[in-house]
Amino acid sequence: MAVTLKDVAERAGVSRSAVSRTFTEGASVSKKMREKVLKAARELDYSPSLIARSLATSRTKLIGLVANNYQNPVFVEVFDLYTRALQERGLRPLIVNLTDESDPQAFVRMLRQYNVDGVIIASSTLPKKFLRAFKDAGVPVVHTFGRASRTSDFHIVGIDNIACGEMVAQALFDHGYRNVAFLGGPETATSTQDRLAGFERRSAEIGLRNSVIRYAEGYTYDAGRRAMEGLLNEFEVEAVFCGDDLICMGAMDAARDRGITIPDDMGFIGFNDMSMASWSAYCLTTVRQPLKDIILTSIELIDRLVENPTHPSEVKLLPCELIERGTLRSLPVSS
Amino acid sequence: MAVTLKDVAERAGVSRSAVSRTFTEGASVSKKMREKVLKAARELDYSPSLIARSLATSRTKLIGLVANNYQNPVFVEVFDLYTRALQERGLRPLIVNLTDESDPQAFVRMLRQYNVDGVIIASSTLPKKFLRAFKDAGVPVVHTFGRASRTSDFHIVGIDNIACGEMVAQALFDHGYRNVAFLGGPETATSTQDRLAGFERRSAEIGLRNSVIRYAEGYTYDAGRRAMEGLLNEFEVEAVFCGDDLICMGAMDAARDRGITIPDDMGFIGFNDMSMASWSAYCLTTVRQPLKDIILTSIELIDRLVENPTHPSEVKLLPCELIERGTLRSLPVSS
DNA sequence: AGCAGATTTGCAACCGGTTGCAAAAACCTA
DNA sequence: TAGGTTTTTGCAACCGGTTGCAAATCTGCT
Repeated sequence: MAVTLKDVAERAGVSRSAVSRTFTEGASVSKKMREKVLKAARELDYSPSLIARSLATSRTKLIGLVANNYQNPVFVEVFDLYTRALQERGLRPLIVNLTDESDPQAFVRMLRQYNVDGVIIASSTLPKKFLRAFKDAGVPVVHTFGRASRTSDFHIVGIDNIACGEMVAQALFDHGYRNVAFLGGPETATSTQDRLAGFERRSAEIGLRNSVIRYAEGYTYDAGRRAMEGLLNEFEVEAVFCGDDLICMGAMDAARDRGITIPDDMGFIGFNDMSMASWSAYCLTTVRQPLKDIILTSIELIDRLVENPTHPSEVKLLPCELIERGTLRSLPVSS
Repeated sequence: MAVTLKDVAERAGVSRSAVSRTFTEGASVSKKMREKVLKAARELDYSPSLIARSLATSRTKLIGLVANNYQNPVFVEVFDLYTRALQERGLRPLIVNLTDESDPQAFVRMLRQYNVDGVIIASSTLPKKFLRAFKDAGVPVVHTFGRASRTSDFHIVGIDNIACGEMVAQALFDHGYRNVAFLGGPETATSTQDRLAGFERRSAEIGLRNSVIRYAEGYTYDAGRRAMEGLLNEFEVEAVFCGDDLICMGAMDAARDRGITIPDDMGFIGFNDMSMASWSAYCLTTVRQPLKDIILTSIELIDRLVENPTHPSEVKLLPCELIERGTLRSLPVSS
C-alpha cells in the first residue's frame, strides 16, 4: 500500500542506504545522488515513516504533555501556545488529560510505551512522585508552573509565586485597602501556598490586615462563586485577592448578585490575566503570568534535555506584571 | 537501557514469540506459559514498545485531531471530551493546531508519517480538499461539525444547522420580537451559512423581519464586539441572533457599554451553550449543541472506520436544544 | 598517469516487536 | 496403549527504516 524506502531505491536504481541518507539530516550524499533519489521520491510521493525511524533511532519527536486543568478557559491559551510552539520545532505533543479518577501510573507507562523523547508537566497540582516516575524511567521532564526549590532536582519553569503574593499585598495597600481576604485556588496547589505566604509576609510588614483565608475547591467559576458566597456570609472585607481569574469572576458575580458594586463597595484582584479578564463585563485588575515566555522556555528546556539528558537541573522563574483595570478603586489622591 | 521482549524471553526461558503472544490480545498461550512470562515481565518491569508493535502491525492507535479554533474557550470543553473519550478507548490523540499561516499539506504529510489510524477534523471552517487529502491517502476521516450533504462521500457528525436557524427564528418570534438581526460567525463557515438559511426561511414563513445580516471575522469576543458596534451605528433592532456564545458576549458587552439594557432594550440569543453562558454576568439564552454526543459519536465512528475502512459514508446529525435563560424578554402573556 | 587521501556508496546487521507455518505437546476417544 | 485432534510452542521472515564498516569512487597533486 504505502510506498517505502525500498520502492524509492529500486526506482532510482540505488541502494536503500542511499535513500535513507538523503532523508536524514547531515548524512553524506553526493549532490547527484540526492537529486536522483529526490526525483524518484517525488514521483512516488514518498515520505519516510517516522515510526520506523523511531524504532531505529529511538527518537520519536514526541513530547508528552500532561495536564489536569481542562476546566479552565485559560488552558486553551496555554494549549494553543504549547501545540504551536512544539510543532514549529518539529515536535509533536502527545496529550495526557489527567482526571481525578485516572490512574497516573497508567499514563506514565503509556508515555514510555510510545517512547516519548520528553515530558512536560503543565500543572501546579500534581504530586512530586509523578515527576519522579518519569525521571526514574530515564525520561527528561520539565515541570511548568512548578514550585521552585533548592532541594529539588527537577527542571522547573514558572513564576515566583511568593513575590507575586507580595506584589498583590502591596497593590491592595497602595489602593487604600486595609482589611482584605485571600481566596485561593485549591489548598494543595503549591502555587496557592506560595502566593499566600508572600501575601501574608508583605501584609505583616506594611500593616495590611487579611482577616479571611479561603480556598476554592478548583480553578472554576462555580468554585469561586461558592467560596465567595460562604465568605460573604461570615465576613466583611474591603477587597479580595483571588488565586485565579476564573475564580475571581465567580466571586465577583456572587458579590454583584448580592447587590455589591465593584469596585465601589468591594475590590477584586485576580491572577493570570486570561483573555476574558479584559472583557468589559469584568474589566479585571489582575496579575499577568508571562504565559508565552513560560511555555517557550519550557519547550526550549525540554529540547535541550533531549539532546543532553544529564543537563544539571534548572529552575527558571519569570517575572509577573500587575495589570490595572477596573476592579480596584482608584488610587487615593495624596493631598 | 530499556527492557525488551528478548530480555523477558531469556529470563523466562521461553521463545520471543511466547512473550509477544502473552502481550497480544487473543493470541494462543497456555495458562502456565502466560504466568511464567508475566512473572518475568513483572520482575523486569517490562512493557511492550508501541512503536515496534506499530511497525509490525501498521496500527498505531494514534488518531489525528485537527482543529483551528484555539481561540474559543468552548474549545477547551471540546478538547477535554475528545482527549478523555479517546484515551478511554485506548487511543491517543495526535494534535494538529492549524493556524491561518500553517501549510495544511505539511500536516497531512506529518500525520501520514506518524501513520495515524484515523483523523478527526473538528472544525466547520476547513476546506473540503483538506478532507480529500486524507481520503486519497487512504486514511479514514471523520468530519466533526461538518456540513451534511447527500453528494459528499465523507463521514460527518454534527448538527442540523438549518433546523437550528429555524428554531431560533421561531423562538424570537414567540418572544414577541418582530425586527431582528443576524450576527454570524465567519461567512465562509458552512455552519454560518446553514444557520442563516434556516433562519431566513422560517422568518419568511412567520413574518419575522431580519433587517441586518452581519458576520464576525472570527469566533472571538473582540470580533463579536466590533461587529456589534458597527451594527449599532447603523441599525435599530429588537434582538440579535449570534452565531456563537463568545461572539454574543462581545456583542452584549458592546451594547451594554452604550447603555443598552438586556433584555429590556434588546434581546440576545447565542449558540453553543458554553459553560460561561450560564454565568450571571451574561445569563445567556442560547442553543445547546450536544457536544458530548457529537464527540462520542465521532470517536465511535472513526473507531469503526479503522476496523473497516470501506464502511459506507455516514452522516449523523444530532438534535440541538434551546436553553432559555435571561437574554430574551419574557414571553408575552396571552390575554 | 599514478597515487594518497577524502568522499561516497552498498552491504548487512540491527531496532523491538508480530505472525504464518510446521513441529511438539497435550488431550481425547476407542 | 495407540492413534487422531486440538492446542501450544518455536523458528524465521518481516515491518521500514538507520548506521558501522569496508569497498568503490572521486579528488587533487606530483
